[in-house]
Amino acid sequence: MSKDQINLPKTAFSMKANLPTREPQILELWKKIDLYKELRNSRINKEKFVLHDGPPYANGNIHMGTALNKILKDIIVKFHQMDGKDSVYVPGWDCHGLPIEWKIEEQYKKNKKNKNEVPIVEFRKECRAFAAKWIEVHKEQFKRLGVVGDWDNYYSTMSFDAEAQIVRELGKFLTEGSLYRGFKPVLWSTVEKTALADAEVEYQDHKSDTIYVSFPVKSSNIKDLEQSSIVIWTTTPWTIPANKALAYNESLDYLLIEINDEGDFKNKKIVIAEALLNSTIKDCEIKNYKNLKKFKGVDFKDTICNHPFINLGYDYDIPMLEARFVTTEQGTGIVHCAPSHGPDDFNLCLNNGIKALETVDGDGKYTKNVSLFEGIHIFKANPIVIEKLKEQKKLLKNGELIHSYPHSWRSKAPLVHRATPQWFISMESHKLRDKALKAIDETTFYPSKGKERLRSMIETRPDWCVSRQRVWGVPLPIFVNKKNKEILVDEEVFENIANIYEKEGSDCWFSDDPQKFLGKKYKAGDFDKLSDIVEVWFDSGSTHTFVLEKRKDLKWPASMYLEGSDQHRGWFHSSLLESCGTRGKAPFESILSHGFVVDGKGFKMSKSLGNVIAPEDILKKYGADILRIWVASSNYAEDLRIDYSILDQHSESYRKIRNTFRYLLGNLNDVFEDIKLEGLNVKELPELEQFMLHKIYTLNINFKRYFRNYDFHNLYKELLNFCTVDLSAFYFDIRKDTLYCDPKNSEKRKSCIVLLNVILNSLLKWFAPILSFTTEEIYQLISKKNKSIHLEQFLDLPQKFENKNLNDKWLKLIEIRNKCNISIEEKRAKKEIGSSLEAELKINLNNKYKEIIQKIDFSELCITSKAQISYNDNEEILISTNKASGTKCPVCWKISVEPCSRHST
RNA sequence: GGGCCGGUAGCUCAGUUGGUUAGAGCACACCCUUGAUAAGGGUGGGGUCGAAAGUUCGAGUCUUUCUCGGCCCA
Repeated sequence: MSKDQINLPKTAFSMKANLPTREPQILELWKKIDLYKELRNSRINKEKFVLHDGPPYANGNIHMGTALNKILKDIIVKFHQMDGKDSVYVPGWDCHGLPIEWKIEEQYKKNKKNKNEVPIVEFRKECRAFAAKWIEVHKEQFKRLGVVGDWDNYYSTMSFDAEAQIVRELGKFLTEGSLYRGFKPVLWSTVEKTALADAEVEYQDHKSDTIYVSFPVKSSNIKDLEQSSIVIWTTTPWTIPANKALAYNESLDYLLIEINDEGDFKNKKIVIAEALLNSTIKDCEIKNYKNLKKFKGVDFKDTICNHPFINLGYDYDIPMLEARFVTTEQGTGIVHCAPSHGPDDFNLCLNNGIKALETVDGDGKYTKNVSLFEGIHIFKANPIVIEKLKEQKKLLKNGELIHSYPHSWRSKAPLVHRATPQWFISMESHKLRDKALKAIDETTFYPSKGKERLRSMIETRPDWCVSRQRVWGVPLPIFVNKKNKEILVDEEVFENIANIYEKEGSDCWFSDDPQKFLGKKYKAGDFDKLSDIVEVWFDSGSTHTFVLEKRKDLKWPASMYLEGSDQHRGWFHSSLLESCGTRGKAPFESILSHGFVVDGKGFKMSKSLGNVIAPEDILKKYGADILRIWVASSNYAEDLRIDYSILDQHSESYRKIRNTFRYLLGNLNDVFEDIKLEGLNVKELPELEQFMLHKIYTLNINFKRYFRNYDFHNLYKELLNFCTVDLSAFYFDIRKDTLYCDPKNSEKRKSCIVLLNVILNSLLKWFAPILSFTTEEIYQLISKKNKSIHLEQFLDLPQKFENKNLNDKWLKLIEIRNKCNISIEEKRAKKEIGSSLEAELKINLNNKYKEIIQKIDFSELCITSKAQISYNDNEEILISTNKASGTKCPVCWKISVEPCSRHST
């Protein structure tokens, strides 16, 4: 028997995907046809969907988190585009900030160059070049993932127009009066010589010196306290010279005890909290002591102490102040306060009229405000302080403690709190908090739990500190009057500065004559020009102004912001505040947040665990479409697990999908006909085809519902199940006989071909946003209608495809079919038959099935050679299988006693 | 340490307002096919729903505690 007589599938679409080499070729195609431009041209004057890109930091290769983020964005952008909207995507980068500064400094260190000797402008140029370099690297890496966007016209926070607009935005806050100067200790790195943003701090174990120090009481309302000492415990001995106060908790009980041990404290009286007596006498190795008196913390009121270094010139009063932050977790129940070196200390002292001084300079050395210690580095000061305390007989005990302590995320160096002047945006003065909370209410969150997360942060956050003492950023456009110390607020000046930046960038702030920025209205000599820069969250928080508002192809507010869930504290947060402060509304209509990429066991990826997977490795081994399947099939509302076994499985699913397409293409011989769905006469088709149309119709409804809710993992699952369950194992399997063995002009075969066309068309479009490369590969093979699958629109399926009654009927038929399969399998297990075509079925059904079984050929449904139906009154479904008798038709392989009705020659 | 979120078959996910024996696909095992063939079909095994206690006639679903993980904050 020659195979020429049957219609076997034939297609140029290979079974092997070979994505790692094929995908770059498709990228070339997209470049050649200028896909992004075509996409825009195809949707002129259509409703816009704007997913505003949260800018990644232009530094280092992309990682799984970035890949996930970009692919998810791309999937959503493509969905809306295929839904008929003008779905615009403009990628951007965040460029200013410490990590890049640090990279340049690292290079300096290698070349034995000193940052302080390099002019700021030159240093900033290097930072700028560094960021520009990484933007180009990122761009190629993102494109490789299949992400389509306006790569040629990306935005960056360091572009001149961005820097100019950031100044204008700050000007708005200054003009309004909500931007004010405060003074506070900030976490400072003496290695990088800069303050660190919260996000740049990491907590690690650190070994600190601990000391128990006595502060002699100078005067008190409790008479017994005179001649005694207050004992404190601290892990930062170097802050003792900056001590200005002691803090107690008025609700605690305190004890006055007398020490009777030999040594510096023999017969001395000290005060500690009762709850901490045991731990303190143990730590300080106090063997013999007497309890003299117990009193309430509230009685400390108006007590004044002396500094332990009173005899060394530290002859100022140390007041005791009440503070709720004093607890009995550790120490002595009395806390030493250095307002220049701790936020709690600072706030407490501020409320009691004690100012913070600059006690430590940027390098970490004591300033002239600290006598005895000037010029000494604080990290070398502990032994000296301890020595002086011993010498002054004020040290009960010193030791060491390993505890969690803030470190710089870059240099891993321990950080200190250091008081510096800072600039703040008030949350209250102009009702910024209220505006932001209202804006959150008006925003849709995917998943919905994001709303509560953002709200709780906004509800409790302090004023926004927008100044940083660094170099690589937009300079704060602030002049301070030398005489009255007032801030210059003049919109003309801000606009002048912005215009200058627009032309030449913000570098000139550090090099050019201040008069240039002030214009003719003011004399440069009357003002001090600030050298602080704007914190980077203000930069990225302003992207909506210089991207969404400024570009004609975009709209304000954005349809969506989409980032990792950490950005509730980051970009979502800063964008919301910036926008509410200047425009009274959120810059987004919706927020989609996704979880973090973790390994197969749910642990975060880290070098030390060795569980890091780089996108690059996945692209090389599997290809971008597999990675895109991983994104689509994972539930982004939670953390997303990935490892090679997970990717292997998605890879298997991909092959199933690919082979589904291959079956379609093979049986269509790569000739696709765009069936006019409205014109299709459904009732003329065989019932099986009608049933499949109904399935396609309902799947399309579900598809749209899932997509509108951004519920991709359920969407993907449904598509995959359609391919495996409904097509491969059912429709395709049944129709192989017709497709292969019926003449090409048979009505049944022609109907099936119509269906294959409709299915191919539907599947291509459903999958296009996810399998961007593979669907394009197929589209290029079969269609000349558009230059790319991505220029197509989702199909609008006519409601006449819907047929619930037929669906109910066929669900019953499938139930019978399943029972037939079990029966066939029994015979197969006994080795009586092999192929299902070797079987003939005897199907005995309850009479009630009579109606639906008419016209149904179960030998066709079950792919057997024969199926006899009989009916009874009692049983539901009874099946028996026998080996078919007769001879096998050489064409259709059906076994029959009579000659084959179709292929008898 | 605090706040928030999460833990359902080996994997990715469904499980409506608490209500029969907890589902799907993949993977796995066995069988068939060799006319989707480095494909395709069939059948089957597999879960004390993170753990414990409680509320209830009844808990994967509600409460508490614990545990593991993630994010944010200290």
